[in-house]
Amino acid sequence: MNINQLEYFRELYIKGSFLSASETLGITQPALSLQIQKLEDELGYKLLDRNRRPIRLTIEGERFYEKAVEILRLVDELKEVSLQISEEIRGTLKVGIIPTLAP
Amino acid sequence: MNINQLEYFRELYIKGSFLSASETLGITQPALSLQIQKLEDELGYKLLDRNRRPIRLTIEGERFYEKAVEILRLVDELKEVSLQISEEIRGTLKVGIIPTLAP
DNA sequence: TAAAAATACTCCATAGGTATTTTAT
DNA sequence: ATAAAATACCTATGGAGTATTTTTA
Repeated sequence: MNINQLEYFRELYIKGSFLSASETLGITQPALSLQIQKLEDELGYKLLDRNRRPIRLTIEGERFYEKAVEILRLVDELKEVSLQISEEIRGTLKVGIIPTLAP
Repeated sequence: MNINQLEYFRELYIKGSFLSASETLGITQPALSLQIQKLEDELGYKLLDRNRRPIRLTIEGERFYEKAVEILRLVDELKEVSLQISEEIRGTLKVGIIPTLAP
């Protein structure tokens, strides 16, 4: 299981179709299909009912989705914090350099 | 950034040394060193101060660690839930099969 | 100088792409 | 019949290993 797979699954949930989800994710439909399959294999159960179209989440898929979304929210937070930190560092670096240039 | 890297970083935090962390993680010291470097590269700042031994987290590293641990807690929860689900499914499968065997 | 971490390289696993087949409306 | 998902195959990136070279207490 990895963060990408969780993001893929979230997008698939939102769009309700492999094709349209793959487009917004910037990958191909087969790539998305494979990643979801690998995730299901690892979990040991199906996230989606593929016998109906449009695709529907299984009950297990719904339970999985709730948790996945929580994780992705935190991951997004972490990335946001990291961006702020790296900007702070750039800022202090600049401040630190200017005085040494004065003389 | 991926879940493995977060787990690696958490273990490194706990152990305070690349070598001992790599041992409990079941990977080699260079592999751990590389993954932490890649993580730092992606983040754009250093998680560790390597000029002192034993290794010390930077202030930024401390901030990152707090968030990382939260994420890993949720990921562990998700894995736990998934294990329960797959066991439930095995259970209901067994129950579903037994009656068909009766005749 | 003796430990721990970084670097250099090699190899293999896997994520993703294209082409094609299968399936559900 | 047609649109969407699955499968097959190929390629390239990256994660991990071994061997070796810096480091810093």
